Amino acid sequence: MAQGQNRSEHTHGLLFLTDEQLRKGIEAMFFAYRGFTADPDRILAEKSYGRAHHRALHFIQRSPGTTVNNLLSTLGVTKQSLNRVLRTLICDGLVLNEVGTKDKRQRHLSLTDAGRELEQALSNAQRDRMRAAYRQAGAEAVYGFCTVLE
Amino acid sequence: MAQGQNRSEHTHGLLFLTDEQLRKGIEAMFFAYRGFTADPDRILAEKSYGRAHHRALHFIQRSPGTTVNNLLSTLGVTKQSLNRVLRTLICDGLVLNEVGTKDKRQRHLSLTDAGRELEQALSNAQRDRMRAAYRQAGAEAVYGFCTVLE
DNA sequence: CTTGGAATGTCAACAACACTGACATATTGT
DNA sequence: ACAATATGTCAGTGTTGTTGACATTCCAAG
Repeated sequence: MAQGQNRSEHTHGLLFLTDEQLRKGIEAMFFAYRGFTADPDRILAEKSYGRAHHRALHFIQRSPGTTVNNLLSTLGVTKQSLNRVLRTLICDGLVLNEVGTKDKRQRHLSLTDAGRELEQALSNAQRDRMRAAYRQAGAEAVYGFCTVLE
Repeated sequence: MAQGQNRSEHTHGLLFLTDEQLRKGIEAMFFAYRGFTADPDRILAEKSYGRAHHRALHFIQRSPGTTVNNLLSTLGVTKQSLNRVLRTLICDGLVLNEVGTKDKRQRHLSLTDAGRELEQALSNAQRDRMRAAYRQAGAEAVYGFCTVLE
């Protein structure tokens, strides 16, 4: 695997991080996140939406019919915070809010055609960067890096 | 024919990203950033600081004596926004603000001992995660992934 | 020396998005 | 009948970003 590359020592499954490496990583993370969200942010700004709307659209797209509570625990925000975002998306006709058939307390969320369209546009805006990242680092590396940081 | 496209396609330097892969990447990025900032956020919250303070401390640590304008372009925020953060850090004795000797308009920023101490504590809080990411994905992958996303 | 412009700081107002706390409503399960 | 659950809403607060306007200080060119 890794012979003595740079200063990182994989030798015994141990790895020594110099202050320099650590801080470079922190910086990289900051710049990466900013760059990664820059493109969709521009699209969202035109519609006076924000990242919170993007996140909601994304996770509703990922699991259509999900409940509000599910979304809450996924996003890790308060219901008041989510509700504000969700309300505008529902009013604007991007998200459907349907009363549950089995449990009528629950509201099942899904994207409308317009919602899917916007979500797709936002994803596509990130596609180039993500593709470049995959090409540069490899899919496994991207996943490995990200899942570890979670 | 369609056989090799299940995973990423490195074959000709081209890479096809499925919608699934793309969206997984977007999610990973979201969770990664949140996880990555969670530990320092806890420390910052105790002192009623936020991420903006952390970023300022980090970049001042990185280049002591930097000017406000330098910091502004690095962070990519407005001077009003930075000023608010900087003021509290200076008042709290974490950052030194010295008038330039050559150009007295410029203010040169550096960390005090207390500033260095806090910055170190924040970095250390991220060290474990960053180390795990390095070990998992490799240093080149981390850098490659991040620099590309910038 | 005067003047223009650059660098910096400050005030005020505003928006996005997170938080807490309190409370209302409908529904479900015991 | 009653407690718990799922959701929604109102009101207030804090951090961090934004604009716009304006003052100050200083360098440099005319």
